[in-house]
Amino acid sequence: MRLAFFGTGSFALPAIKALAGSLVLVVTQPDRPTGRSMRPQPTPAKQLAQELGIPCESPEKARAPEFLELLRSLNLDALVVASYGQILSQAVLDSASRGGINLHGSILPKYRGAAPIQRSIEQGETITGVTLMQMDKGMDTGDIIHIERLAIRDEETYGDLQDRLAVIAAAMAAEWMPKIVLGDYESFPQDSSLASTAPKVDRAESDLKFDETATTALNRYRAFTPNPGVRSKTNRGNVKLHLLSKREEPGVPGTVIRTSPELVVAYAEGSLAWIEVQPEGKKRISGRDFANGARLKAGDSLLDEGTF
RNA sequence: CGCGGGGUGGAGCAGUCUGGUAGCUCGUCGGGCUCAUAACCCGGAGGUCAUAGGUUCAAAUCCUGUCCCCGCAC
Repeated sequence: MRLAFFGTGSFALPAIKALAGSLVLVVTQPDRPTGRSMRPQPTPAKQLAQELGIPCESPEKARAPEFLELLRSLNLDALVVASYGQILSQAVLDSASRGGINLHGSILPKYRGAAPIQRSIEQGETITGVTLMQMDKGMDTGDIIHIERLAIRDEETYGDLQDRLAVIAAAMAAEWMPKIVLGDYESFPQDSSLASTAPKVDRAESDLKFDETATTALNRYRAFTPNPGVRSKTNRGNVKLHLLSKREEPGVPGTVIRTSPELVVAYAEGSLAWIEVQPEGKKRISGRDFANGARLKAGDSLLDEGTF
């Protein structure tokens, strides 16, 4: 097998490892400046490719003529794509004899798009999965080859779920790519009438409000943790919420229900334990420590100027 | 040189503007109360206030340098 792997984020890593022996090339996004220092950092996929000694390319645009030439010259059986971050044109897909095979982190046709895992959690889904799909020029609209299902755990976060899905995706790739290369597989069109989309996460969505239900807030926390994370605006400053858990004690939204043995804050329906938090400019601390420092007592409000 | 916050007993903070006997909540140790407790009461230990230098009768507090941590933007 001669395969090229198009991937960027950590979702792709187990699959890259699983296919390493057959990979002629790893294609990833260009290094982007990141962090406080703004130094360009290689993507997780690029780092792994370098460790494994696999050639790595990071074209600004995958459809660029020079890059297309390179792909064609490699005489590829297929392109394997997982969390790459660019739409692949038909010309790119056609550069390999079996085209592009995508590993997608949802049960298609639901949650087509950039952030299927996050959106599944945000919507409170309890079942998700990985779809193996023959790519076409649309966004996650290609024919389905195989689906593997997985139950989402009770308070599971995006990071944890992605790790588990990535392992499944890797196993699927290892099992199916040999068959696909031989042409020994079937595929079925998606029922587009059941389709939904999973747009990428916008930072503006990452503020939790006290007038949301505890369940809604918790699901968004789970969907956006660890990246980009969620925060809450309070009268003690902006606080990043690293670890939350649902509690049932009712209370006036935005007020502290108790601070011992853990900090519990009331939402519209139910409440959330703020188990681990991070005030702006500070380190991660327990909700208990936060309450100590902020001198919070049961009944105190966290609302900043009365707004949620 | 992208913007900004911070380093004070084991933990989280206040005190810094307006220099002058180190404070709050939690934890910890001892004692008490209680059927019991993460509850309550009493008492104790524990801090060269990141670091180097300067100003001053006097510096956590003012000035300068250095190290370290973090948030935002990306």
